[in-house]
Parts: sequence; C-alpha cells; structure tokens
Amino acid sequence: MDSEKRISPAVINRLPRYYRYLGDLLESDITRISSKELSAKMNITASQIRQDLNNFGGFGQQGYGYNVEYLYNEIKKILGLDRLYNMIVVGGGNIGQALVNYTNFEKRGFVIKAVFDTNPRLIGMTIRGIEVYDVDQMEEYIKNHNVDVAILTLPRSKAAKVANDLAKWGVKGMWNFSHVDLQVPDDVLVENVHLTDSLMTLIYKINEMYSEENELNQLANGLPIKPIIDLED
Amino acid sequence: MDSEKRISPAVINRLPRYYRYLGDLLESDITRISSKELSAKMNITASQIRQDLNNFGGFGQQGYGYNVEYLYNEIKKILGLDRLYNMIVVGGGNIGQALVNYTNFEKRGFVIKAVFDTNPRLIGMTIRGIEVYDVDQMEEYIKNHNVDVAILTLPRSKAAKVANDLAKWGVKGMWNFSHVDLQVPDDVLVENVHLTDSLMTLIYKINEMYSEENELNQLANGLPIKPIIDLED
DNA sequence: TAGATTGTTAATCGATTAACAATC
DNA sequence: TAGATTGTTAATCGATTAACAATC
Repeated sequence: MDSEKRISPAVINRLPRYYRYLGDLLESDITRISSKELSAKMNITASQIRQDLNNFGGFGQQGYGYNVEYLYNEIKKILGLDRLYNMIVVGGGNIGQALVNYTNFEKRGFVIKAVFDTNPRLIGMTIRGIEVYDVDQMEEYIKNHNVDVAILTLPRSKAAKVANDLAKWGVKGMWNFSHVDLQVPDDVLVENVHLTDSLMTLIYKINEMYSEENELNQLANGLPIKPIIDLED
Repeated sequence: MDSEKRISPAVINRLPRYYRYLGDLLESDITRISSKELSAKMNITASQIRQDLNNFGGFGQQGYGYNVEYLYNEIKKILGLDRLYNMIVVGGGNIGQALVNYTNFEKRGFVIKAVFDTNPRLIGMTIRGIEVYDVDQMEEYIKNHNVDVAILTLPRSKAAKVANDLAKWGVKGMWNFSHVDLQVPDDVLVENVHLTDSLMTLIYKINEMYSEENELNQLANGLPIKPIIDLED
C-alpha cells in the first residue's frame, strides 16, 4: 500500500464496487476488459475508471485493456483483502445478531470472534457458535486477543462510552451502526452505517421525483394529481 | 418541496444529519443556535451549514442565528417526514427480520406492513405482528395496498428479478441491501446499503493509516514494526 | 504494421470555503 | 445604536471528464 499521494475518499468508496464487478466478470470466465466496456457495465465514465486505477498503478495494457483476474487480485490487495480480520460485535440485539448470522463476511475474511452485551439472558449463549460475553469482560478480551474491528450495534445512549473504551484499549476500527457520530482519536477509523439517514435520503428523493412529475404533469396536460401517499393505507 | 434549482446529492446526504443534531438540541432544551456553534458540534464549516440551508430557504435571522425548533420542523418537512410511509420487506432472512424488529423506523413514520419470502417455513408466520407472505402474493398485495418503499433483503441472485417486478407493479422506492447494483427505470429510486462495501472501505482506511504510521515510525526512530494483524489470532 | 486502448495532462465542472454587505 | 450573525457573492479547491500522445 504505497501512500505517496493521498487517495481521495471518492476513489476509495468506488474500490469495492470495482472489486465486485471484476469478481462477477471472473465468474463469467471473461479474461479481459477495456475501460470502455467496464464503463458501460458500471455506468461510470471510462476516463474515471482509468483515473481511479492509475492512483494505484498501471494495471492495463495499451491496445488490450485490463486482464480481469490480474486486476481483480490487485484490487484485492489494495483493499487489504488478502488477510483475515478479527471482529467483535458490541450489542447483541437484532442487528448485531443478524450480522453474526450473515456468513458472507466470513467468506471475505472478516471473522466475528465474539459478541458482547449487558443482557443476562444473552450472556453465555452462542450465536452461530460464537459466544456472547458480558461487556465487563470486554477489556480483558481485547487485551488477550487481536481485535481489528469492533462492530457497534448498541443503543445511541451507550455508544459514545463504549467507543471511548474501545479506543482506549487499542481497537483501531469501528463499524458504527449506532445512530450517533462518534468522537474518537485521530488514529481510530470509524465507518458509519446510519440506516435511518439512508432511508431518509431515499424518501427525500422519492418526494423530489414525485413533485417534479407533478410539475411535468401539470405543465403537460393539467391532469389532477394523484397523491403518492395515502395516510389511511 | 420547491424543485426550482436542483439540490446536490452532497447536500441531501447531510440533511438527515442536520435533522438528528437539531433533534438532540431540542431534547436538551436549547432554543437557538448559530451556524458557528452548530459548526463546532458537527465538525463542518459554518459556511457550509448556511449554504446548505439556504438551498431551501432563509431559516435564520441576522444577529440571532437559527431557532432550533423551527429549523428542526422545516428540515422535517423538507425530508418529507411529516407523513407516514408504508414499506414491505422482500426477503425474511437475518437482515430482513432484524429490520422488522427494529422499532425505531416506526417512530419516524416508516411502517413495515408485510414481509415476503419463498421459504415455506417462514410463510404464514408473523414477526413482531407483521405477516410473512409468499412472494407469489406480492403482485396482488402491491396492487391492493399503497407501498412506498420495498426493502430488498434477499440473495444477490434473486434481487434483479424482484426489483424488476416491483418496478413493473409501481413501487417507486427501493432500499437495497442485496449486494448488487439494480437496473431500474428512471422514475424508480434506489438507495443502496452495501454492507460489505462499507466494511471494505473501513479496512482500507485502517490499513492506510497503519502504513502511514509505519513510515512515520520508520522516519522518526527506525523502530521495528509490529504487524497490525496476527493471522493466527 | 495498423488498430485499439491505455496512462496522463489539460479543461471543465461542481462543491466547499472565505468574505462581506445586509439586517436583525 | 452597536454587535452579532445571517444570506449570498466571489474565490478556492477538488473531482470528473475530455483529449491525445505513447505504446502494446
């Protein structure tokens, strides 16, 4: 991972998408692809694809394009997916349990090793063979095991304190499903999954589209406008 | 929702965050706030806050700042959160069930009305009182009920066909947890929650940070480098 | 070799930040 | 009124797209 020039967040966010498309091509036994072809599939410009990739090196060949398998493996290395990562889940509620049961993470090398909760009814249980511990045991666990990422699936009210503790105990990555923005030291990385926020932007876009259609309808033929939402169901 | 000038996606994505911070201020009985104070809390520039808000109108007052409750309610309206939205879950697996059980959506006006699956063991059951139907009944259900958003929590392989059907039957919003990019008509809005992608970018950033620390360490004192990851756990 | 397609520089576009006159 | 802070225009910064020489 050369870190000579800073890679822009926009590029980093596109990397998993490239990785996914190349994986699909690989499964379809396609051996080579040009930026133009990939551009058509992914709905981004060929120029952007070439720019993005060239942040990390020249993976293609003039007149040929890119070798799918080679590029796939290079992106895999860039993303750091050629290793295993140990994760813990903090908060064994609905979402925490769902993530533990979601076996696809493991296939990618993301291994959930333990779950922590405060609920006595959960502590001592196992989920998909993974033990649920008392949060009080978390400090000891982290000091005796290598924890790369903590998955935070606990209530808003508790998230800040736990994130603070985890940072203190040396956890460097937090995947935050709690609906708060965490305040952590600069050397701790947080990736937020704010589901409610995501849903709200979807709702905004639906309404925006609808009100535009409205205007178009009105302009076009003055038809009465059917409401998109019916409060009485 | 005036749609005179197009609002940039960056602004739309920040709206739920403003809404959340204003809600917190409201709960703390804070009645007014300046862009400068909010800037400090949210870690964005005061300039950006004022620019963002002025896309939708002049909600503040010179010399005073913004009235928290008023601004909160304005953003609520902008996001369209002054109504109820009916949702269905397609795919009653881990994540689908977790979302059904996550009661916070309902508090915001997002109501899950039905779940659809192909698994005979699930069909006929209820989750938090919400019925699980056979996917075969989905067309009829959608034609007889108002469905604003379909939550797609089904396997990659099935997602494309289902999204296609849903679009055909008139569903305008899809909240997509399946790990594929859906191809839908222009008047259908898709918001993706690609969990694996999100985790991958976190991993990238951790590794990037680590390799930088490496270089700093090396430059600073030439200390031996402790690997961040231990494959043997 | 001729054709295709990359890598990369330059041009454009959009988003963020700075600055300040307007005004409460 | 004087001080504070907005709304908004202008300047800067960054990201995307276009263009093309290099080269396989």
